Amino acid sequence: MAGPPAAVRLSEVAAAAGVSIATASRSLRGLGGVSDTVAEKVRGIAEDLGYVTNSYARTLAGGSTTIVGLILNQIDDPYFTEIAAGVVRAAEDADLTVQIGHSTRDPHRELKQIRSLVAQRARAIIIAGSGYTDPQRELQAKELLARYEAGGGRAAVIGRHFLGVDAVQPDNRGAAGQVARHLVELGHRDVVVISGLPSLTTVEDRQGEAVKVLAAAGARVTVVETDFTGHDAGRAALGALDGEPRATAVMALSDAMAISVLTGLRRAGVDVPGTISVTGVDDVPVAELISPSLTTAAFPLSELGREALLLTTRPQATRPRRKMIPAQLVVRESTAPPRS
Amino acid sequence: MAGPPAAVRLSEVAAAAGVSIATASRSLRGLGGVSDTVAEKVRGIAEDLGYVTNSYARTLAGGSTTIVGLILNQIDDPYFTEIAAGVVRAAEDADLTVQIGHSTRDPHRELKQIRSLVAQRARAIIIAGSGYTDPQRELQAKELLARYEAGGGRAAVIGRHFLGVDAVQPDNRGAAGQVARHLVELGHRDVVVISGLPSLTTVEDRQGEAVKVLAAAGARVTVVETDFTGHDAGRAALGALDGEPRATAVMALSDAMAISVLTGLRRAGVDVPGTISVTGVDDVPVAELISPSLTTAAFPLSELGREALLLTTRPQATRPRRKMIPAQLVVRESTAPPRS
DNA sequence: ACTGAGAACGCAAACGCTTACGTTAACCGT
DNA sequence: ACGGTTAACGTAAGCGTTTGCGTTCTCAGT
Repeated sequence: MAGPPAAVRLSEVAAAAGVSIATASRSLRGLGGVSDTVAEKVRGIAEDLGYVTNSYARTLAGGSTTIVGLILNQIDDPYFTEIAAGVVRAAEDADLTVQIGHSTRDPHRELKQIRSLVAQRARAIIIAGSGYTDPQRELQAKELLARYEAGGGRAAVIGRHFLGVDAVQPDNRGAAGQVARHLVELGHRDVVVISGLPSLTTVEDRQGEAVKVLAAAGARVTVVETDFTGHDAGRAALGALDGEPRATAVMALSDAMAISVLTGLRRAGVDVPGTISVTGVDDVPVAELISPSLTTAAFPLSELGREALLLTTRPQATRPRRKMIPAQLVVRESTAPPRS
Repeated sequence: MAGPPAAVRLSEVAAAAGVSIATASRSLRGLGGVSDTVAEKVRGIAEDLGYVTNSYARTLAGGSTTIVGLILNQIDDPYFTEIAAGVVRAAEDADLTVQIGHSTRDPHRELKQIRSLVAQRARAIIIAGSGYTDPQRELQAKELLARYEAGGGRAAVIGRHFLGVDAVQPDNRGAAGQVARHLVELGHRDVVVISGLPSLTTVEDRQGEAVKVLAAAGARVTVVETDFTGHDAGRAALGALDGEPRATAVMALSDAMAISVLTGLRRAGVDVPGTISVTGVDDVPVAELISPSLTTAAFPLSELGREALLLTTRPQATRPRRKMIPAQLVVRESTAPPRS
């Protein structure tokens, strides 16, 4: 650190206003014990001088942090960036700053991120992404978060079940059910379900409901598991279609996979929805831009993020809150009745 | 803060090891002036006690942060999220954490973000997004950054000119030139250029080169300005096409706008590329997913982010570095020779 | 045995802010 | 007009580290 103390300090603001730093502090934090006149004046001067509280000093002195940690499964997936956008915007409204990390769906990495956030005394931690069907696998994370909350921190998850903290839950079963029902109503009775890693709760929920609804309607269902990122969903779908030549629809359990399927089918010269109908789940922004535009179940993604952030600003409840967010079926161009 | 296990402090570690906190600090930080025996012992005890440095105290006392601030023009634009992904990944490799903010292209907001980051003693600040053609408009930011770097911070920008710090520059002129040349080679001689706010340098660069290349080829050029976010580029394009019925191509200066144009044309029942060819610039992920897939000039977006982060990890050079990143023309389905 | 140079370590002053307490002054009722 | 409140401020004690110096100790050199 060569040089000039770049930042304006509270003491300078106080001096300029002709008051003590105590009064200046109180004025800025809006606490009582200061006349409105003085408080107003201090705030004005602070503004003019471009004063920004040194969060390190503030925190050290007993104030709390303004950092909110956000851990994403994957950073370049539109599903998550939409959620992140919601969190960031809500955070800025609440004068908080967001620190982003990503876990690549690796529990170990995720643990490391949480620990780092705890050490940073983050005011809140938000984890977005699917959990694991094996509770054992997130036991450590759960303990860590419990200790963190006991210590005054706030945590919330988006789309998880077992972490013991407040949760915003996209209604995955409902979403899958709606899409499946749509397919059934169109008349499809032989559908390929492109699924993801069965160890993810999101996958389990969506797949379970999809298969249930489809089977209840007497449809033949073929489930194909891929890696849920959509990287080879297209290839997987083509393979399955080869094995199931009578299939009339491909139901992908996420938009990412559905888009991959669409691309694969287009390359293979298969007409959608003429020959095969395709559906997704999530309604990422791209869904309506691609062609044919995608029939899917929409979640208000950025609102999921906003809701999670808001949960963390409220005091901890005695029992973890659970806010279920319903999905809404969006019928677009990628689905049609099966060719008779 | 109902105070559970107050964190272990350095003083406790020091006491347990029978040394002063000064020695303890030096031992842990691996500085000289401590015998290996003692240093080793202190480290062992710290480990046993589960000591974690209080980053606030450390920073306040003059230590440095591991925070990298990233300011985005817009948080939910794929162009920026791709860049952000590159930054985040590179940062994690370097054991840094990223704090994200967004400015909505508002200089005032941007200033506030920078100040906040400076106050947070961020180790580095990265600003992504177009600058303003009016240098006056970013004078304050420039000063702020200069002071920040003088104080030991590191800053880098992506896609800006005037900020006086290291820069990663997508070759906007080159990109626009390549696309324009492609159009010319296809035979287009009457094209509508969908441009953005002229106050943005990115717009100025792209538009300047596009118009230059087009005009040099003897083409009629109609420039339409929109807001560069793509919100009404579609409508704008339709309007321009009404006024220029002989136009055979629409060259949008960003993919976001191109996609909007594509949507607009599709709704209006115009055949692309049969009747009108459409091009973009950037090559966001969606570009190849939409239909018709978009002819555009590709920038390796996440690499832009990675490069910027890497620049900030190197010591400051005597003169700001400037890394120009070339674009590469990607011809897809949205362009074809004009209908004769 | 004495001096001087280092090595090894301790002291204490910041860092910029929050906040418990103490002080001052204006104002109340009687 | 006087004790007693109370609002409005100022004082100063931390918060947990880092670090510039000062101090002590060791040991080689003479």
